[in-house]
Amino acid sequence: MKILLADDDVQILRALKITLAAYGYEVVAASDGAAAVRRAVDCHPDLMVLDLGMPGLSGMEVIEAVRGWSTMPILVISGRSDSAEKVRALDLGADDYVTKPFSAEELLARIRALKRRTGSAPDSPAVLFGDMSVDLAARRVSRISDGSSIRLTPTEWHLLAALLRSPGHLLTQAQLLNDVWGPGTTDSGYLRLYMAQLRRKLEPDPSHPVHFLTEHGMGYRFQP
Amino acid sequence: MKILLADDDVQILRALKITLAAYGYEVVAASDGAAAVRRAVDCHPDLMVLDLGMPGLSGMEVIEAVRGWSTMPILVISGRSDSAEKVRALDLGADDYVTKPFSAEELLARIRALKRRTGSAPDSPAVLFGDMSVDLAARRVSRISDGSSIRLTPTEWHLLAALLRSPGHLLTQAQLLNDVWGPGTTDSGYLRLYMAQLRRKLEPDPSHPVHFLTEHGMGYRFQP
DNA sequence: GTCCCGCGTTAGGAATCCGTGAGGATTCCC
DNA sequence: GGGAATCCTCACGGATTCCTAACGCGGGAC
Repeated sequence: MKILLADDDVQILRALKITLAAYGYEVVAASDGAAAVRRAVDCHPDLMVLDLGMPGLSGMEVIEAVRGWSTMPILVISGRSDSAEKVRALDLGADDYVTKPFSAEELLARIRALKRRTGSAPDSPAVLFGDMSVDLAARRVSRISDGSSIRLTPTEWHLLAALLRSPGHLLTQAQLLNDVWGPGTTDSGYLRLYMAQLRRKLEPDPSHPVHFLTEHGMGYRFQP
Repeated sequence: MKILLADDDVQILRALKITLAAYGYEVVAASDGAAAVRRAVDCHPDLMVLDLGMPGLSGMEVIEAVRGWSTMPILVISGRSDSAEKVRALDLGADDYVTKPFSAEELLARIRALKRRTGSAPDSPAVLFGDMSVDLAARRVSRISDGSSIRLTPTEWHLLAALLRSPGHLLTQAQLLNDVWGPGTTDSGYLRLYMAQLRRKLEPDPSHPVHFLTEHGMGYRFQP
């Protein structure tokens, strides 16, 4: 669990870093807005703790910038307790807002709450479509009607996970190749192959797919 | 969006109910812990706003009971601001903790934040015009009235994206050719062709376009 | 009013992309 | 060392998409 900690007050930064580290979190620190955004891009943290009162890029701008490409939970700390500031930060995409002074225990509890909420799939850990139930955490896919489980090879599983990660979204071949076979993969010969495998195992009628759709010339789309 | 509101203070209960209703939420009220749990089971609310200081079943017990079978977001309000109480509520499964006094705006903003985080569909921003809804992130265009999705070819999609990028602005043919077919393209034969395709698929009456307008001798304009 | 250029529309061939099958290479387990 | 499973390469038919060319129509300039 990696946490990005952004605060311009070096004392607070240091204290929080020690506290978080003591609870087993890996901490990446930033002391101004621009650095925070840069670290968010580079380090892919699982959560962000952000002080609003920073020089350079303001905290609000950091929220906006990060929300442009990430859905990671953002916990805001601020010295200001007026309602308008809270509303603005939350509506820009922050997940929680704590006013100073606050106790370390409270911060930790709020981090746990956010982690719990965003860690596993929100409503049910299983993704359902048609007669299929896919449990991403347990790496198990089973037929709902009779409970029989279906065997997937590692590559098939990676491809399925990549598709299920963005239901309804179109994924280009480049994106899928990147997710499944690693960056720099260009050949799309085997993508078609494994898509056919997935359909054979998961579609009610593999010759007329309804969940794993292909968009000619663009990519593939998973439709629950 | 249905909200279960649990508070023993009838004044606050009434005030919050009016406020939430004014913002379009459907409100189910309960004035003690046992009733709150019962209502949670019966009404299947999408979110719960819970006052900790209730007679009968305590707020903490309500959290525990509800968390036994539901993952609905729980927002706790409380008169007590001590850290231990917050930690306990959050660790029992609450998602947020607000101390009295608080403003209605803050509560609403926190509800929106929770809704956004737990909403099954992280609704990406869509461009709306006429009966059409274009989701740029998902690469999907669908009819609002019946939800049916419309198939676009890659070139059609690129052209649509180029037009939607500057709503209301005039785009010269040179600009569109640059965006869609790459720099250095000069022939305008196929631009007319694909514009006609777009209109056929997206305009209510393709022969009398209202959203994809032609400016004779200049270029094209997208009008939402 | 007439001419000319620009725009909308249609049709058809060329190029590209996708689905599928067979077969060889590699890895893993027994 | 043998066998099975998995992964990748290659080739082919079918479907979709892209582009070229040609024909009317209408608006604007003179």
